[in-house]
Amino acid sequence: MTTDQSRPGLRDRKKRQTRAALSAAALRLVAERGLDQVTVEEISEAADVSARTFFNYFPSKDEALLGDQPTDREVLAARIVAAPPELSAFDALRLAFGDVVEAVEADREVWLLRLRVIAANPSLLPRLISGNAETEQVIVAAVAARLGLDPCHGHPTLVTTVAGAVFRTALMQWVERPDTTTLRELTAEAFAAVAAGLPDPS
Amino acid sequence: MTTDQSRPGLRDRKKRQTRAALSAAALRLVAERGLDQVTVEEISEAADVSARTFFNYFPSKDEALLGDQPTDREVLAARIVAAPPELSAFDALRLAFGDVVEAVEADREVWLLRLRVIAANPSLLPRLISGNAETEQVIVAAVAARLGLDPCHGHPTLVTTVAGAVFRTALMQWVERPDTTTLRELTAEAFAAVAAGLPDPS
DNA sequence: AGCGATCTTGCAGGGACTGCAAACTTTTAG
DNA sequence: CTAAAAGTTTGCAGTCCCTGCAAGATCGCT
Repeated sequence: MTTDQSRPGLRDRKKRQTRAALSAAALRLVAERGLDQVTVEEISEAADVSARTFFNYFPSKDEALLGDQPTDREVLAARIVAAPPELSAFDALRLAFGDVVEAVEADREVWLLRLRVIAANPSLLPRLISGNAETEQVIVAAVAARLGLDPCHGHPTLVTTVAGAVFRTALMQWVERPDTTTLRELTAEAFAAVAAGLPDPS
Repeated sequence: MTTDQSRPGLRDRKKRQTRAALSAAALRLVAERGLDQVTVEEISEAADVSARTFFNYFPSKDEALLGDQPTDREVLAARIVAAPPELSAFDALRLAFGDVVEAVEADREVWLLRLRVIAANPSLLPRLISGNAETEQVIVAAVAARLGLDPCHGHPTLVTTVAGAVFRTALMQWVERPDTTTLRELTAEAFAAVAAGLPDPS
C-alpha cells in the first residue's frame, strides 16, 4: 500500500507523470493528424516510454484520449447519494454534474482539446460520459441507492442515461463556441429543458 | 442502378442473402461464445464466404451484430418530418420511435438475440441507437428541419440524444423480461416519464 | 547494502482491418 | 447467343492494435 500518511512518494508521482505524458501526447498528436494517422508507438515515443508500457496505463488507444479517471466515478457517485434528500433523483444528478462542470472548467484547455479531438473523430463520441458501461453502472447504483429502489427497476437507469445524454450534448455544444458561452450555462439550460419535459423553444 | 421496375435481380438478392447469413452467423456464434471468443474467420466460414468478403459487407466485426441498416435511418427521418405539425419535436420523435418499436417486434427473435448479445458484451452498448454518429446526424437534421431551426442550434441535438437514450434504456429493460411486458409499453412509459420532467416514481 | 515489491521493456503471436490484383459471375448490349 | 462491361469474391501481403510472458531495472523499507 506504500506510504499512508506521508506524501505520494516518488513511485506514484512518476506514474502520474507518465500517465499524464501519454495522455497529453496522444491528445496533441491526434489533434494534429487524426485518430488513425497516429500509432500507439508514436504516442509512446513522444512520451518517452515503450509501446508496451502504453498498454500498462491504458487498455486501448482510445482510453488515453478520453481520460476517464476511475476516481471521478466514485466522487460523482458519492455526490449523488449525498445530495439533499428533498431533491428528485434527476435533480440530484443535475447537481452532481454541476461539480463535473467545475472540474472541466478547471482544466479548460485540456478539455477543449479533448472535445475537439472527439468532435473530429466521431468514433470516440459514444464513449464520452454516457455509454461508458463502467461509469454508468456506478451511477445507476448510486441513484438506485438514493431512491431505495432495486437497481433492476427501470427508473434509475433511465434517469442516468438521460442525464448522461444531456451532459454530453452540452459538452459538444460548448466546444463549438467556447468563447460566447460557458459550459455551466449550457448544462443548466439543457437540464432545465429536460426538467420541463422538452417543449419546443418558443 | 440495375433494374428499376422489375424484381430485385439475382445479384441484389444474393447480396441480401450473404449479408443476412453473415449477420445471423455472427449473432449466433457471439451469443454462444462471447464477442472476443469468435473470430471474423469463423463467422465467415459459418456463412460460407471468405474472411475478406466479410469486410466487403461490414466495416468491423461489431457492425455485423448491430445491424444498423442505412435504410432505417431515412425512414425514421421521413416519419419525423411527416409527423403532425401540432406535435412538439419530442413528441414527433416519440411517434417515430413507435414505428421502430413495430419493426423490432416484427423481428422479435432476432432482436432479442441481438439485445442479449449486446447486454452480454457491453462494449457494443454505446453504439446501439444513440451514439451512432451517422444515424444521429440524420435525425438531428430532420428535427431541425421540422422546427425550422438552424441545425447548429442546440435543441434538435438535445431532443435527439435524449430520445435515443430513452429508447436505448427501453430496449435494455425489455431484454431482461421480454415475456412479462412489451417493448411498446416500456417505450411509452419511458417517453412519458421524460415528458413529465423525470419525476421520482411515487 | 540488500531484499521484496513494483514497473518497464522486448519479444512472440493472434487477430482486426485495408489495398491490390486476379479470378469469377451477373448484367447488358450487340 | 455472345461478348464486353460492370460488379463481386477471394487470396495475399502488410500494418496496427493488443496480450501474455519473462527478464531486467527501479523504488521503498529495514
